[in-house]
Amino acid sequence: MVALSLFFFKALGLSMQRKRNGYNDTDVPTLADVARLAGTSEITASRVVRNQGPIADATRARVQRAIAELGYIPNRAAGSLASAASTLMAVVLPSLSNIVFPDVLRGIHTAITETAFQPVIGVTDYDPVVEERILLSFLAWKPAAVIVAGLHHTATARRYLERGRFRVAEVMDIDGDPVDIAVGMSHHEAGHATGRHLISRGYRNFGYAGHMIETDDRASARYNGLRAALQEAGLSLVAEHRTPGGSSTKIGRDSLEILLAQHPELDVVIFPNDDMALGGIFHCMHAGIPVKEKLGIFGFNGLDIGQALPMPLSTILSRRFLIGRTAAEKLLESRVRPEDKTIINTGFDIIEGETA
Amino acid sequence: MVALSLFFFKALGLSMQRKRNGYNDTDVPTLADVARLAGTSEITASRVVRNQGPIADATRARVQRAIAELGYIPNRAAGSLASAASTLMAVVLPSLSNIVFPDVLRGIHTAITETAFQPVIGVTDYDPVVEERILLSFLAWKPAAVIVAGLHHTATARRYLERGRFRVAEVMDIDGDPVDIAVGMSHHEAGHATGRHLISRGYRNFGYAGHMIETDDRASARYNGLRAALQEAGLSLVAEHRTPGGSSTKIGRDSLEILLAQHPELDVVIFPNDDMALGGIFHCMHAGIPVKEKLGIFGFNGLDIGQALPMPLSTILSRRFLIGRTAAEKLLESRVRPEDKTIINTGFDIIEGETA
DNA sequence: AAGAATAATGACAGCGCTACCATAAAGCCC
DNA sequence: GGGCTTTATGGTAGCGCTGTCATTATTCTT
Repeated sequence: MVALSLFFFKALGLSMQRKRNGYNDTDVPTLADVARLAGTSEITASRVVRNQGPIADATRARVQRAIAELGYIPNRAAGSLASAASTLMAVVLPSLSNIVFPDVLRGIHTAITETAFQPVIGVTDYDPVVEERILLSFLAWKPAAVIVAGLHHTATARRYLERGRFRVAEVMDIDGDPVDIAVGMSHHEAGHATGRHLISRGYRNFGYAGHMIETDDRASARYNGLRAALQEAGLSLVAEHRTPGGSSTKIGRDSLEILLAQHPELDVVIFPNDDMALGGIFHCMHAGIPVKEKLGIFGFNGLDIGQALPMPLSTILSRRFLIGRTAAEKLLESRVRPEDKTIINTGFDIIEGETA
Repeated sequence: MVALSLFFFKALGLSMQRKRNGYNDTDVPTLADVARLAGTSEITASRVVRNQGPIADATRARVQRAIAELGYIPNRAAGSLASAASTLMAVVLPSLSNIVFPDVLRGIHTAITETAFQPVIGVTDYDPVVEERILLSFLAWKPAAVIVAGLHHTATARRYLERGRFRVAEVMDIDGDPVDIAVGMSHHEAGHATGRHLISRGYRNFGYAGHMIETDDRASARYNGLRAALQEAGLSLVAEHRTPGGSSTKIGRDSLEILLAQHPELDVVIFPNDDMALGGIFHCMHAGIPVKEKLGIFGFNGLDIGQALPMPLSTILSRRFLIGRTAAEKLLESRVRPEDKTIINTGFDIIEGETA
């Protein structure tokens, strides 16, 4: 139907106004084309498109018919330029390699799904310099809001975040001074709680099997919190092993094997996240080590897969979906940055599980 | 340093030209500001920014100094409007809930990291209507290229893809007629290969534990391929169980339990993906069923986690990273859509594993 | 040395849309 | 009924950038 109408429209010699300077020689319809077909001014058609201002029902219907007939798609570049603000929400995350950040993303989606906002996603691989680069390239599109992970950024990135005329949510972490809004949990506290929990369970010979991303600030904060808790109890880490690169189940498995080879006296090993802890459990299964009785295993995140294990993983639940949703909701509350900064603690839960 | 210079600049009364119509009352520097400070015309400054056309070294240096001093960020909305094309690459994927699509994304990133392109990511939750909506909202930004998953789209979406003046890559699947480029593998063949492999291993009583996303075309194609292979061997599926909703390890575990309760005679169960197959293995561990000897388990994707298990999962490796990288590379080869469609088969490998 | 090619720069218009202000018509108040 | 608000619509002037074409300086030919 649409195609047919378009055909007649052109066949009747009513073809859309040619673009003037020739380099846009397509027949992509513009708002002017819609207005002409609907018999209104451009600005009225624009109001219908944006559902803004008072429009007579009959006019609205005519414009909407014209839009459908032409297959008109608004040019957001033009709209953004004219109104000095876009409907984009820039989302800059460290990684998409495990479910954690996709969960945050789903939360964001949920919050903005009924609004005009569109998320634009960038991935930094935990590199602050990459974060800065991506951030600047996103700022070139004049986003209405920015969501970034964590409170640590390059000086330049921080400056742009502070000066920009957009809302900013820093998610996951609340240990620090946010630019505008911070939504997340204290990873130091989570590490501390891990330590206290395991001590109360009777574990004494603590090992840590981590990765070597120094820029994974939150894993570092949990590690420090854990050490603090041990120290308060007069204990300390007996051993730790760090594997270069990122985190994965395979690396967790290999790390635990190496760690135990050198330190068979360990009675519990903490991993920076569930993915690696799972690898630890797989190693124990393979090596015939009774998990919990002989060796406790503790993770972080509370992923579904850890809870689907024959023995549910002992870990800490981070509320990732809630963090994403809350951050986006807060950003939508007001277009202008308020005087006061907001810090929202979404907390965490210890999942006792059966592995520690 | 930058901030300091800016301060002096203003203190000396050289403050940037006020915006005329008042609604953009910020001091966000524009190309005109850069040009003024560098003592050139706007268009020359523009050429420096875009690294385009012949520029004298001295001029380039002056302009770059001005850019740094002002903290100038190009307004891509204006650039995109003026040149009728953006540097955006729209990426529309069904899900980010497992590592599969993030792997594709990493491949895309790898291919475009040295170019001016920026990916814009949308998630459809396997809903073609959502896909259409996201696609249209992305087209409003005049992307230079679009990457979508699969070859099935709503009629409207397909029409826009065909008519648009941008390159299109349809990834994951090659069983069908692409708009422009298809990069992926035949999921029907993968399912077929699964069936033949398991038959050759001596399995005869086949079960299938799946989910109920009818719109997961690729899982459906694998299912059909599997059934075809069984039929060719004079066999058929003894039983299948489908759980409503998406796929997860937990669901895989529950599905297998239900399936076995009703059909204890099964000697092998195929899952639509590794996540669910993992759940199947966890059920076996829990229920004390010897995997492979008593019950074969077969997945799809070849995720790391399945290979880190005490007994590596038998599955099919899909080349997700390669698919993403190849698709993006192909898109970069030419800005205009060629006459002929391209289909690139990235193939697959059977990972024999120890579970079937 | 005259002409041709190349390098370097700029003037100008316009991309498609929306903020601002103006206008006209209709309803409302006492 | 005269002023007032409210509803509905339009004219105009940009938003900040880049395509096109023109111009001038410089280098290269033969």
